[in-house]
Amino acid sequence: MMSVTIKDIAKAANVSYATVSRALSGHSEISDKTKKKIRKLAKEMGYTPNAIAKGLVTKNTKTLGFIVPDITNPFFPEVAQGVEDCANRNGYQVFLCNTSWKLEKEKQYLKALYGKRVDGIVVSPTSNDITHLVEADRNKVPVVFAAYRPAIADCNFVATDDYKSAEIAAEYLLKLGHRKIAYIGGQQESCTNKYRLKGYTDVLKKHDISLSPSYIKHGAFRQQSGYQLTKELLIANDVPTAILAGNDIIALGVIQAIEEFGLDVPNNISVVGFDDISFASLDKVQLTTVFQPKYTTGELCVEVLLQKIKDGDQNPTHKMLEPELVIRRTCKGI
Amino acid sequence: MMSVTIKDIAKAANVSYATVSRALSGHSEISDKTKKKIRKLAKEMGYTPNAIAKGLVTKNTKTLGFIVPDITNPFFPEVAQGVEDCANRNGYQVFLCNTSWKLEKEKQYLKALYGKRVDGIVVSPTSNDITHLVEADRNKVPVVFAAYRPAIADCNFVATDDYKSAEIAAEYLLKLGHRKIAYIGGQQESCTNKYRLKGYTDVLKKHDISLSPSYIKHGAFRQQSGYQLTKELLIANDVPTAILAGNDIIALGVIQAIEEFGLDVPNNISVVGFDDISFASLDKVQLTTVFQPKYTTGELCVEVLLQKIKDGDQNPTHKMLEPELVIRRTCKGI
DNA sequence: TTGTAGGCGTTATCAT
DNA sequence: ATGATAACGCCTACAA
Repeated sequence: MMSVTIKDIAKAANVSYATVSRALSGHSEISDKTKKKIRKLAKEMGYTPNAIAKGLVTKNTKTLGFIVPDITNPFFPEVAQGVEDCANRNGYQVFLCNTSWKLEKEKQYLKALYGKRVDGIVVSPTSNDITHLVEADRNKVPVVFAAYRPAIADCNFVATDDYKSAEIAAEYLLKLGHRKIAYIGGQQESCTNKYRLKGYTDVLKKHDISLSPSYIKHGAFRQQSGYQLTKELLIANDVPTAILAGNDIIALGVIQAIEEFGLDVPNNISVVGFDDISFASLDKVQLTTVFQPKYTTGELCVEVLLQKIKDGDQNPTHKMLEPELVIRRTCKGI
Repeated sequence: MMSVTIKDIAKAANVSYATVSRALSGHSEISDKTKKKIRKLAKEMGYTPNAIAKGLVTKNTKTLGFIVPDITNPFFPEVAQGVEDCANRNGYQVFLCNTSWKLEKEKQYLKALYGKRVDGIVVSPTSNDITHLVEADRNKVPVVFAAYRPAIADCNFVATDDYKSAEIAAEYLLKLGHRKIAYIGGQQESCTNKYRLKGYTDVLKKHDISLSPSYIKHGAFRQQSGYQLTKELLIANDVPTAILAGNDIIALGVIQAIEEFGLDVPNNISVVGFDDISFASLDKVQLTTVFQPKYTTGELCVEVLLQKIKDGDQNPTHKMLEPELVIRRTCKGI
């Protein structure tokens, strides 16, 4: 499996390999005749340019990295789609890396991605510990956070306003007459979770509703976690009339638990999620949720990244997207 | 953003850069003292080895490519998870590429992946035109097909027996008393589809059931397609009592269409899918389907690939996995 | 144990 | 228009 190089072609064409390089790249001036001849030859010989050798000298690889915490949550594939499409449109490719919510893997991937000298990195961080990412952005390669709003200011990010999302959801539940609203979150430390939690608590406070600590539970952004925590919640004394789930897949677990418990959604308990993953709109599911522009998030991240790459601009770019309440059939007034 | 190289470290440590290389790689023998000193220095200076330079000389990049047709279908993320985990365990990383069912993109990615000199490629092909993939396998880089059984023999693949899967599903429906069974497939040309279709038709033939051509429809492996085709099917005169869907997401669309049409699943029409994606087991969905070992498929693909990479074995490896009927609540006897 | 030097496949800068 | 040749950052004989 010896691959053919520019030198092989040069030999076959009886020219210097510099000429071959020129013929193939098309940058420098070269006679049309030899250009055609060489290109034809290259094709015949099955030549594929060695991008890594090229990258070594040009210092750019035309590839981006996208680090996600959970490829299994439909939220991320949709963002990834946006990342990829936008990258492709601009002649870039993307390295999709999945951390399975493991910080260690995130660090490994970051290192590996930089080792491969990707031109930029989009990342939905796994935890709130983002020092390695910030450090990389400052010294090595442009980084933009996707669907995540870092606590520190001088980072690039494009995110949907999580605080506002939670406000909208909580206000909606309140308007429906609910007063006993529980919150089943994902990872407690996660930024997304913090903003959503705060949006929720602030709204309740504003309406003078006391927060029962037993109504706030944290686990992971996973269906299983939502299921488990809801079971615990229901077994305890005071059953809420509504549950705000940390995201849609948690919501799916929440609903599962409620129904297994013998209660009905929405007749006994209303449920609202976040994200609006495609399965939320299934006839069978019809989950009321707060939409997040996933595809757009991915696209914008890449746009920001390419901008940074192009002009080396170090000033942080922030893009806040608007959430949107999608009312379906998992909520009911009381 | 000038990155620090082995030479910078050499200068700082006042040694030759070969020494630094040795200290860092750990292969050659070197005094413990200088090794420690240099490693410490490297860390302090924020050195990240340039994998592309390294790859240029070592001829291997410790990275694999995984080309999928639709990252948005939960089937593929699950396979990807297996691919990734197995790759990681063995010190490899994976480049996940999404073609959105576009042959052109598949070709581009293949070229790009090879350009980056990945050590091997796992691919779930987008269409039945796999000549470019086969050619690559023969001349450039080991390729193994995932969840796909090529028509030609000398390719590597790991797949679930699609023919058998369809047999199982059709037999089940038959046992339930169904005689009017429609098939709503994905891309007609796709190999997967062909095997499933054949399994279905063979079983019906075996039981002397005549096949109405209007009962066989093809589109894409997408929810929307299943929805659309089912609408067409139901509008036509002779409504079937059961529908075999090309895969689970098609099945979801099928169910949606049936219910919108005012009919009930499973009381009026039974539905069975393929794959057993995670959402199929949702309480609200409870889709009867034929399970495919997705994660295992991914793992095995990588194992096969690594084997090929290690010993350069050119003999094709075939692995057939066993499907399994998962009975839930979308089928009913008549 | 350490240093020197050649080479990996390109691009780019000189000459010619 | 084309040919030498020096990088790019790293590895690895071969020497010392």
